Amino acid sequence: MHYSKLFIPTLKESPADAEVISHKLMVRAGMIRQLASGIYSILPLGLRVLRKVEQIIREEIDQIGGQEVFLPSIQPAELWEESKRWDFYGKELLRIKDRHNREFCYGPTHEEVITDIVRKEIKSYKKLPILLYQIQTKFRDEVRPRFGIMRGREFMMKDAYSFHTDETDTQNTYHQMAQAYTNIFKRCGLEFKQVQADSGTIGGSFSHEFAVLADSGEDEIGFCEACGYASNLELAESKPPSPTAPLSSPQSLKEVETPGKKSVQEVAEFLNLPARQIVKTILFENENGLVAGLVRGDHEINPIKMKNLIGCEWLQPAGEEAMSKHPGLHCGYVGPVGLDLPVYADHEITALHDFVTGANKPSMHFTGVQVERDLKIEKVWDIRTVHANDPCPRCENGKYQIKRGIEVGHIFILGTKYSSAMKAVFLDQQGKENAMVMGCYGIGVGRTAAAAIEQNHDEKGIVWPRNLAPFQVIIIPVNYSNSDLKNVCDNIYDKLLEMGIETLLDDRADRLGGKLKDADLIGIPLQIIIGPKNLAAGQVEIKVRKTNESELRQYPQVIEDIPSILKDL
RNA sequence: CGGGACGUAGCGCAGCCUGGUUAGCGCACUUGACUGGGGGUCAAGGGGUCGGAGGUUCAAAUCCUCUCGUCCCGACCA
Repeated sequence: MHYSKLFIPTLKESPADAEVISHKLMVRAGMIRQLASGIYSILPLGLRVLRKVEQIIREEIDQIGGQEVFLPSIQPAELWEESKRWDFYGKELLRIKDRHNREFCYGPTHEEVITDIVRKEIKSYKKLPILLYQIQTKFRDEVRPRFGIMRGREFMMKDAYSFHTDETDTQNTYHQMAQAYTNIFKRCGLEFKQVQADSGTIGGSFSHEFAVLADSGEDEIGFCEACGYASNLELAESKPPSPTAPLSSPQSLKEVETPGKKSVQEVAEFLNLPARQIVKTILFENENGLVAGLVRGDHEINPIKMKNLIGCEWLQPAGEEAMSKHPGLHCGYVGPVGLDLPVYADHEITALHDFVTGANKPSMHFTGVQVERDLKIEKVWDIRTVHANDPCPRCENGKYQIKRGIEVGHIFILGTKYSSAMKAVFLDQQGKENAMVMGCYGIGVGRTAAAAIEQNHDEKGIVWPRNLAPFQVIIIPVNYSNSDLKNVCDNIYDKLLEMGIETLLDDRADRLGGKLKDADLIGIPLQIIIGPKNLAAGQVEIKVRKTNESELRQYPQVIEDIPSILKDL
């Protein structure tokens, strides 16, 4: 490709509305332009990169038996009503009406559509399992889109869906998929972790996320270097405390005045105790009313763990309104002693003695509280969020590290949630009707490209991992209007193309400096710089973008060397 | 949805507080000349409903009201 013919509108300055580096660089490199909040046009250079990601995905998913389909972006409301998600999905679902006033949505995901296809066409166990996937744009009306195409409203996504006769078979595909994802992200040149994850509103029994480690990530990942355990912090398990012997002479329960002291810190200072001797009581409401959770004063309760433990439809922090309906609750002085609500306690609580809780009276706390003697607990479980350096739950001496991550892929076992709701059933060998067991597996294509930039850039611009680079080589003549230089450039260009190497020839009339700046910015892995001085000695300069190292090579021998040079990048 | 900020040429910004000829600057763009190994120099140009509507005023980019858009923090979320 000749640079002068390519539409690559590069910018010297970063756009004012870009925050993270990948967003800035994608705009500066002329890969994307914003049309509206969270909605981007992909320009030629950006598209070449997205196509690379897509192609890697296709090869790996095809490898495990996936079949690509292309699905409608506009989906009828009826389908979403069947799965009960028309109401449940909320405002993120962009709803539209056609000229007949029929309701549709712009697809944020395609479980309904794919399940509809499969239920209509597949009736027998003989046709299962089946793995279908699509690579298309989807739309989620995010509350707050940000970070360029990393969290857009319209975004390119690969979604795969599998249908099985039973859970075991689903797990097989799930594990194959996990391996395929590992291959994909390795080939993309990313440093990532496969982490245990919450299944969120998609629903289902268990799931893993693939997280690219980067400071700009929106997720927090807890992991143990020693044994490799890794989990989204939302789910990261805490190690149960080792049992402690009961005290020979426990303190007795005592009410003390704590005037105006509401927070753990205030109470701890006032009573001159460490925060870990205070027990926090946090109230939530769900479809059945209020529930209480107990965690140590120096810990934070984890609502997702709470919700999973209780097994309720929804759970949210109790508002003032809900609290005021229940007598005896005073903000800042809530405690579990004598509380007539279901109480769930973090397992660390069981290792405490002589601790402090609210007394359910204004400005009063209990001291000398004992779990066994004073509390009535529904269930003791792991309901706190882990901290860095907490002991690893899976090995002896490991400790948690916490880093931020970008969620580029997510795989779920859905079970029969959608197949039951939408009657996707098959006949088994006994002629008995069963709901299909499903899995679903997503990869954010644009987000993967953005994550690659987050991990691979320097002050000059993008440094593409070789497999994602829009071109492998860029030829930069000092002056393309010089016929000697032009001949050499053209020759190298033609030969590289013959070898199947994607090559960009910067034929622009610009000065060298500008061309080099652009080449650095758009991040082509290998630059071949051709100038009159070196050429007089029969040499051209090759420069590796990543290391910034350059060396002189004999022309035309250099042409033969390029493939092996590229291989090492 | 709560809090904060911004909107002036393609991009980045100044001017606004304290209203007053023709609204500036850098980059980019056009033409010409010189130049030619890391965004070169000189000269001459083109490009603006100052986001929109309404109001105050003799006079509004500037003050007021409303509105639209965009970004940030939070809540939310695959």
